[in-house]
Amino acid sequence: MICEVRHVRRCEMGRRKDGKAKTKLQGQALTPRQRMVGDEKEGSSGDARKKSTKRKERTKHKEKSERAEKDVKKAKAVKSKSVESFDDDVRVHSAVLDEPEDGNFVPNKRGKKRKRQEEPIEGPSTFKMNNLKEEDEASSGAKEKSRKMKKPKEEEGACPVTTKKSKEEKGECPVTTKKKSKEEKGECPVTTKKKSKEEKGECPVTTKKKSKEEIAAGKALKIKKKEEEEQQRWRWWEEAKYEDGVKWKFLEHKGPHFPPEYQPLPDNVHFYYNGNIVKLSLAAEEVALFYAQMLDHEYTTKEVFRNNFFKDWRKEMTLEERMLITDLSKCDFGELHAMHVEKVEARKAMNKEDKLVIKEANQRIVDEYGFCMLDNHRERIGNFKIEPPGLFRGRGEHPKQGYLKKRIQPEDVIINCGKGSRVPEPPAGHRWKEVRYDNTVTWLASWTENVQGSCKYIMLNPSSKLKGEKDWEKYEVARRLKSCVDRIRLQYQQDLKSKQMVNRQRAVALYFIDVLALRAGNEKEEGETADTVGCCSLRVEHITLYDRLEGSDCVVEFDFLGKDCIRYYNKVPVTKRVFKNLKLFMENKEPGDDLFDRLNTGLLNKHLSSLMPGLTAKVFRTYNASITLQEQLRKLSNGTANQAEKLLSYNRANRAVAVLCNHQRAPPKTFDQSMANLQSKIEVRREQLTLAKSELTLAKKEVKGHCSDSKLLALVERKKKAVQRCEEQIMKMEVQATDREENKQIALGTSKLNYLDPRISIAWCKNMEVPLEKIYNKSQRDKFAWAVDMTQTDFIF
DNA sequence: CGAACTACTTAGTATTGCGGAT
DNA sequence: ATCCGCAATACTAAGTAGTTCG
Repeated sequence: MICEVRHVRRCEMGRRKDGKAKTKLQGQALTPRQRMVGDEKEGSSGDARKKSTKRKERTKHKEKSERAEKDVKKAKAVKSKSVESFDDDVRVHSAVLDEPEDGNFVPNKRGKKRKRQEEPIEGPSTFKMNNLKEEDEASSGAKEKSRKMKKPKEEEGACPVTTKKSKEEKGECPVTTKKKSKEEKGECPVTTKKKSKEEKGECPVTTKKKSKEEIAAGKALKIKKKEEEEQQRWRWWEEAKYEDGVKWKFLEHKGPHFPPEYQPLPDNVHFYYNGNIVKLSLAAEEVALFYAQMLDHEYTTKEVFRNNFFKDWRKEMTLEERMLITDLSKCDFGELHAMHVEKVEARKAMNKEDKLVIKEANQRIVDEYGFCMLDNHRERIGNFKIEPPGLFRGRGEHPKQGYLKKRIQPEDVIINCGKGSRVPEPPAGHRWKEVRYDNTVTWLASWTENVQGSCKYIMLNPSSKLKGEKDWEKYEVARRLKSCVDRIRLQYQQDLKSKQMVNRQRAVALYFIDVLALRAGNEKEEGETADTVGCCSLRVEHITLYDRLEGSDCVVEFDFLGKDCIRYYNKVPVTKRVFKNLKLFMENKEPGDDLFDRLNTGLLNKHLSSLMPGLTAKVFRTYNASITLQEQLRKLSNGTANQAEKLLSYNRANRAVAVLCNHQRAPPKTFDQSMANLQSKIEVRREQLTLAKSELTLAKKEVKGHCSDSKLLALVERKKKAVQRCEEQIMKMEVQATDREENKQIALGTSKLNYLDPRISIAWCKNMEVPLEKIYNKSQRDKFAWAVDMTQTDFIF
């Protein structure tokens, strides 16, 4: 069935020109989270147009040899048009739009960086079900609802209320009070393996055999460790900030950790070509193994992936090998794959001691490379490991998937550290590409990755000062937006009537960003990445206008792939003015043309920062997410509920945000199973409850007969307790089931980690008397230590 | 000015490993 | 003791946005 659907869709896509057929079909048959699954023939990108000379690295893989002539023609056409329209644009800036609604204005069609994807023709139908999600009304309905919830524009107009308290809250001008001098001088002796699982101090009930003392001792130890850790914590938020641009004064680290060298295959594992054993050179063998290891993965069924891999693999081969191996389908990686599977199994089946040995070895690596000294404090590094080589796993229909991601050598790595610090030693026999001493950046090491030509950095852990400070600042900017968002909204409502096209487009885009929490939508280089869009890069084909739909007027249907190729699908009623403008923007355009042809993120952000210092498009997402959480918590939570219910309402508030921000996940593979398990558990409990109840009545009866036999009375009490316990447990499980079901394809983590001001959650926990551990795990508490420390019950975002 | 370059945040998925159930 | 389910963590791709360069 799915295949059928897919087939149909392909056909439709084949004539995507009209835009409509495609969109409609997607809306019906595909799921909200549909990744563009596709068809890789011809690398899916047919357009020769390259707007500019790209970086050298970037051109490397650009052998788009076979290109349909018509595409070239089309590209040329577009190009010339774009030149034309540029002039036009200049004029129009000052041009007057007298009757724009009547369509006097002819929108130009500037070809931006992106280019139309070549239409899929056919391909292996390896449609992975579990990447799909059923499109259900419920979910889009929920989205709309959540949208409405935060719509009330002037409702929270009373924002100034916040200012009162927030003053000292934010401690904008942190006094330099060095309270904690403790570790200050102690130089942080490299002790404290903070690996401790003190996490849940509540349940010391590990092994029953342990004596009471042992348990107590363990508990005490944990508490002590916790305290120690707390004392060690750098309370940077109480210190003065550095002058502009300076990120640190002293930085010392051991450099990145490199992955182990490649281990050649054992002699009994063979690669076959065309049925014959072929002993590959080391380099070619390593790359072959990368592929063999992925054989179970859907990637290896994709044409683009296979072609890209093969192309890059052949580059690693010796001349001889290259002559011989010319067809991927004649390659047999079976034994390599089997060896890999075996290894994985063996690792799983390892006994405890061996596992411990490995664990300890890993720990030693962490101890050595995982920390740095930054301004007298020992900070955790986030990713201290150089990314190992492998095959590039781009998301969605990425044109570069399958290319070889090369092994990084010390000679590729730039080290950044403090002047006067001990410069990290390169691995024996090697040297660094460069050592620099730049304290205006936060990275410790960087290298250029070969597939996309972009930079990779080694940076600190989220719990570090450098990250925390930035995070705090982010939420403060969002809170500032709160106090002027009404003005800004008023302004863009006005701009919807502007005589200048660019202003109208900006206003509509801003409306989307504000109301729907869309991302900004930077331009992307065509053919270099999957075809995804954000607000400013929306194309005509991504929206459909309905004068009337499902009981609402002026409905816009969005259907596009956003970041990470996550589908955004939503039907939203908009104001008449926005609707009219959209119609105007779409006039005389092809489906593949930009909706906001006069706008880009730079322009938009420039405008925004003129309205409020520090304001950019993404601040709206932060602001709307946090304010939604706050509102929802207020609405949903009930101080008299029990803990499970309170947590459910928290999760629901969190969920409203995740829906708003379109944070999705693949439903866990075991979802249905585990749901069923939970249900059957509930059933069992129910039976127990019935039983307990009848026992209780029986006991009561007996009491009545024998007046007050103390034994019987005790029995009744016991039975009562049992009934109660059962009820509680059932309730708890039911709440859990609800929560899990609602969470099936929603990811809460992203918003919790990146969009929700932690102080809202912390204040809520305090007010609701819910332990913070129920909301934030250990690393989240570390990340938000600044907020945990400073937040009082009266915090208002 | 726009493209390129750089730095840093945000994102979903894969892997790990813990604790409870058996 | 082992298995299993899930939460936590690791990983790295893919965004945003500021700065520099031609």
